[in-house]
Amino acid sequence: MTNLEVANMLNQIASVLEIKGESIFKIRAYQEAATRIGNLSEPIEEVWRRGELRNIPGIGESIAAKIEEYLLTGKCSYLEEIARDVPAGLFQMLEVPGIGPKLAWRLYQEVGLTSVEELEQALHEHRLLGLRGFGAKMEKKLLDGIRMYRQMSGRIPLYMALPIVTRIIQYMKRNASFVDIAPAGSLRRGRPDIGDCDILVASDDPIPVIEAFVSMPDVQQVTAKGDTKASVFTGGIQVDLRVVPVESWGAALQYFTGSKAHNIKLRELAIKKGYKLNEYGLFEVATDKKVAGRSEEEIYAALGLPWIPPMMREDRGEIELAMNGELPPLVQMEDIKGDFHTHTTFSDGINTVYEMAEKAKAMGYEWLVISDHATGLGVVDGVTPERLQEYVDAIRDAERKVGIKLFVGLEGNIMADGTYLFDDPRIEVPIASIHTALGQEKEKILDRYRKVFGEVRPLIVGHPTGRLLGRREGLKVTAAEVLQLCNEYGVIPELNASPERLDIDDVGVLMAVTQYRMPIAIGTDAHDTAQMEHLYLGVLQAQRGWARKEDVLNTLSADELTELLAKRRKP
DNA sequence: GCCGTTTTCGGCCCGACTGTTTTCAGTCG
Repeated sequence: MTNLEVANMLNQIASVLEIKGESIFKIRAYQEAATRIGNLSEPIEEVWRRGELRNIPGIGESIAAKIEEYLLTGKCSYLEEIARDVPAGLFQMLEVPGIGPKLAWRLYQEVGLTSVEELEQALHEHRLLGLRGFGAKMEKKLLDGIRMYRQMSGRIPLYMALPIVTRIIQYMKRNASFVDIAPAGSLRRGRPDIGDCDILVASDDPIPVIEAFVSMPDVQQVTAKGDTKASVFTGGIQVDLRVVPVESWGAALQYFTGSKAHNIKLRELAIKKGYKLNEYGLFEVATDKKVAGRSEEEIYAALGLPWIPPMMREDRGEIELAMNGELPPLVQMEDIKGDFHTHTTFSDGINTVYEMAEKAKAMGYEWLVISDHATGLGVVDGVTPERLQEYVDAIRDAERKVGIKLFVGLEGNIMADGTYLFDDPRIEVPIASIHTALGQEKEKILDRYRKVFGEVRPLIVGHPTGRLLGRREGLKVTAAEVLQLCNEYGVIPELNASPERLDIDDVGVLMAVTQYRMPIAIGTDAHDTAQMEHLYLGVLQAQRGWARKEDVLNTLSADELTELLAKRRKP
């Protein structure tokens, strides 16, 4: 049972309780527990086996018992009982913007609606008009909401959201006047997937700014428009814009960056210290006097904390760490000296070894690992043992010509039966990856990893969980399970920085560096020179997992990496 | 349901926007 499954179970309880109008605090308790478990840096089963469930903040007697039952039996009788009289379609209705738990429950109780489709039909037939608090505007709002619900279909990847927001910011700079503008929200925190985009503007004259925003071309729908904030639907995504007074810029940036859980913790801390924190500043409760607000640093400092990097603001214990003065100095893009995973024309890459080396040099790297696919992958014409010397020679040749250290890597295939294609003493950086038989059962997959880790001792395991963001769930293994094997056999997990993978994820990184104290290797898996620039996505995820410079092997100099590889090859 | 450098009971983050039930509840982030 994975942490995510347990967290989902608790979130489901929260949703049912919400629909039934239970106490908001009870609901929040379940949500809080779910968040904590989703962010846990070790498998929840381990914690449970040690009898330490109750040590997790937010988990008390009742929730601990439900987790234990779920781990033992795979179900939760409490959830089954309370969900019995709630049609499954109501949870879908909650996804429609404008429909919350109260309305969903009323629509079911008073009209008998049990799905988004039934709701749509009822709206078209104007059957809801007589209901208390239900006018023509509400009808339109919900029909719009259903259209958006169909278009949204989940979250979009960070690298796709970035250009949308950049374009909007450029448009705003040309068409409105203000003091400052910046992205906030999950975008600023570097989340790999974005639900909606938050943009913050500093101005003491908000109305024209809001007007410019809602009248942008490409706006499909204005979902909210007030004096200081507005929301629009554009490019298949919701974009929220908030205008704040210049003197509140820091407080607003902090508030609008989130995460929600981080902000709640921060406001609780403020209350304990006799303050009130909102998007306008930090205020002394007794006098209502503003004590901070111009910059984020000012606010954190007034609360007795160092500034916390946005990538860490997920309520994974970073506030406690900051209170103790133990915030880790996060790895930075400037620390990166090379890329562990690149492909060339020797397999399915677009550019030659020489061109990739030139790109690495242009990016200011000291070294680059060329790691083409080995043979054994049906769809790709990989490097064969017969061609290996030609491959090595080409790499050495480019190394001389470009004047940058190149390492000979090879991305070998872990076949369906756990054989490995292929290793050779000339390969300095063997990367073992699963590309085929992805649908195997968990134990089978783990056996394949175990066999190759034990027999071949690859340096790195490539894209360990096989996930493709928004497209494919991945292998039936969790990062936690692969990391456990990595720890056992001394294999380094890759943080694959390809925008569609980001595998291992941020929680996996957190687990690797805080629990196992093992380093990670960032590889872009670039199939052309442009994709090598995705390395920053890997650094963002590493930062989200609290990785320091010394946790990331990409920060080694060419000499240090050479030394590490030499040690490794000794018997 | 959880939790306690004020509390084992009584709190639990904060504000904007919307529609409509003219004083506020529901939704959202």
